[in-house]
Parts: sequence; structure tokens; C-alpha cells
Amino acid sequence: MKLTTKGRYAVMALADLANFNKASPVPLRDISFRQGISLLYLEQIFLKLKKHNIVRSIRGSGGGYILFKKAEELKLSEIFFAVDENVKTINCNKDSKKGCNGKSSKCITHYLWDELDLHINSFFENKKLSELTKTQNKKL
Amino acid sequence: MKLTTKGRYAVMALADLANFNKASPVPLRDISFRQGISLLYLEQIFLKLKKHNIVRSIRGSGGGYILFKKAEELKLSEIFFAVDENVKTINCNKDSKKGCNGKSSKCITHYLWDELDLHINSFFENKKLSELTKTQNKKL
DNA sequence: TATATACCCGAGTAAAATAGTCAAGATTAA
DNA sequence: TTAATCTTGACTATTTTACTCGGGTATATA
Repeated sequence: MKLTTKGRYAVMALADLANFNKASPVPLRDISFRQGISLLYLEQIFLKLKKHNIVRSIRGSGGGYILFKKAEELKLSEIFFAVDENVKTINCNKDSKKGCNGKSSKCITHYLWDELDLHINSFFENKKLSELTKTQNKKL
Repeated sequence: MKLTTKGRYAVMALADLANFNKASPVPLRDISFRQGISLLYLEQIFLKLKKHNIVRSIRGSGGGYILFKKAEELKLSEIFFAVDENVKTINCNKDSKKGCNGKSSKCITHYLWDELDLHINSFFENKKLSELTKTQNKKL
């Protein structure tokens, strides 16, 4: 689980999309403008979201993107997974030279990072996109 | 809270130190060897740990480092804070141009990252260094 | 006191990752 | 047909990370 702007932008853009998704497809140009994210970069991100069936695209004039699932059913973990590919925060055995082989005092921290991943993951697993837009609407 | 090898190394090295801390100071050379971490890099890391009163140094021949606190009382959050300086995983208003100003639909995700930080922080707040070494000793 | 062992510290740097841009399309509504 | 919009792969500037380097300083011990 890398936490970079790519994941952040994806969540922001989808939250925006959810807000404007009522009737017609939303073009990236609009999201780009409203959220202040580079259009070209958004395109990259939405291609990934599309590949993972998070959004559906409608081409041509008047086209844009729509959510594939309802915001109430879309977990943030799905979004991050779609754009970030890497799911581990830290892994101990990058180069298995001295890193982690299970014996001696070497991999003292192995289980820690596993636990951490579970912990972070549970946060995103239990969070739906709709919770964001609700928060926003309340201006909480 | 950036999660990089610097934080990882710090935790690994301190866990190692806690294991060998019984009688005499532990030289970085030994930790470097056992954990497979560059000695020069470890020095950098331990300077920070020292500044934050996590370890104490003893110079000269026969010298090395010892833990300043008991492993049972040393929270992982202190360690990460000491070496990483940055505490936020993602922040929404890097350049406050369009990022986050509290109005319109812009900062939809603002509270999300706050929550996330709290969530991750609580993990490290509730974890003591001694829990790591115990895990290791049990070969769990 | 000489010497080796260790910490101390600022500065520099190579590699990797991130955050984009660019160019050339393909579709489709109006 | 034309403008709007998505599609795709490749390219690139910037930033961050993960180190290295070169010179210290302090102290135990022979």
C-alpha cells in the first residue's frame, strides 16, 4: 500500500465523480478543473480505474466517466489497489541477502510489517466512497 | 508518517540493540553486520535517535550505544518520529492553490487523511519495542 | 602516550520513484 | 464533419531515498 498522490487523486476524483454522477457522464476535463489535477495525469489514473471496473467510460462528445458501482458499495481499498499495484508498506526482504530468512536475529521485524499492512488495509476495507461524499455534504 | 527503510532500519537496529543490550554498549559495527545495514547509514540514523533521547552513546574504544529507555517503555511511534520527521502519510494541501481551502467540492478527502494518520499512528502508539523482541524470541 | 576503536557531522551523490507531459490516435454526439 | 472526449504508449523533469565520503572527536587500553 503505497500512499502517494496517485492514490489520493484517484479518491478525490472518484468522490467528485460520485457527486456529479447523477444524470450524465462526467468528463475528466471537469474533474480536472474542480479538483485542480492535471488532465493528462487524470487520464492515466482513470485508465487504471477502468481496467479494474471501478468506472465505465463513454466516448465521444458528451461522453465522460460514470461509476461502475454505487458509491455505497465501493471500498476505498479497491481504489487504492487499482492505481497503486503495490500493496506492501514496507517489506523486509527486498534483497534476500541478509534481509529475511527466518533464522537468527535477522528478521526481527518481519511480522510487524505484516501486522501493519493488515491494520492499514482494514481502514480502507471498511471505508466506502459514499462516506466521503457524505462527510463533504455535511461540511463536517 | 513516511514509511521508508530509514524507519524500518531504525526499528530493526533498536530491536537488535535491545537483544544485546544486557551488559555492555553495542557498537554499530555489530548491528551493521548482524542486520546487514550499511554502517555509515546506521550512524546517520543513530545520531537522530540519540538527539531524541532514544539511545545513549559511549565513545571511544569499547564504546557503542545503549537504550535510553527500557524496551518495555519505548513506543515504536517515538522511533519513527525520531528518524522520519514527517508525520503525515498524505496531505491534501501541498500547494494551497486548488488543493484545500475548505469550500466548494475541493477538499473532499481532507478528513480522510487525518483519520488515516490517526489510525496508523495508533498502531505504532500501542506497540512497544519489547513486543518485537519477544516475538522474535518465541520464533513465532 | 600511542593507537585503535568507536562515535560525530556536514556535505555530496547515484539510483529509484513520482508526478507528470507529449504525440498520435479512436469514438461518437451533435 | 467537427468538436469533444476517451485511449495508449512512451518519454521526461523533479523529488526523494538511500546511501557514500571525508574529515573530524573522545576514550579505553597497552
